[in-house]
Amino acid sequence: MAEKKWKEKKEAASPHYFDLVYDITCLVPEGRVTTYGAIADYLALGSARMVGWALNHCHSQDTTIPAHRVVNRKGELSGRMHFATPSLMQERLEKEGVEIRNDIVCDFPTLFWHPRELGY
DNA sequence: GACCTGACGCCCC
DNA sequence: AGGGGCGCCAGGT
Repeated sequence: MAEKKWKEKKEAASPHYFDLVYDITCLVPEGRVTTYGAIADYLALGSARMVGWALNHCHSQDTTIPAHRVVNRKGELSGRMHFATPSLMQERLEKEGVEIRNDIVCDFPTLFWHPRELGY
């Protein structure tokens, strides 16, 4: 359904994958977080790995991307070492009111945001 | 042009 | 329940 819709869209447009990831990432509300898997699931392009790959390169496109709101499925800040400083990701999240404990987002299930909430 | 790697995630043992 | 393996797709070497 929606996945198909996205698939068509991506095949029609299919810029660079990270542009799509960039879109979703920018839509994540402040104080909320999403996961690589959720983004991959919403885009229906296949794998969460690619989302990570995309975010790895997105900073060269636009450093304003709130990539700090994207964590792995456990709520862990797995990508923090790829920021300017390893602590930057955590600092930004805390600034938005997200509590971090041991590089894990506290109460992650509650703060988790799925792109599906946009209503397609 | 083939092979390896990657900010992950699920299935299988 | 925990650990290991495979799949995913694109880019770089």
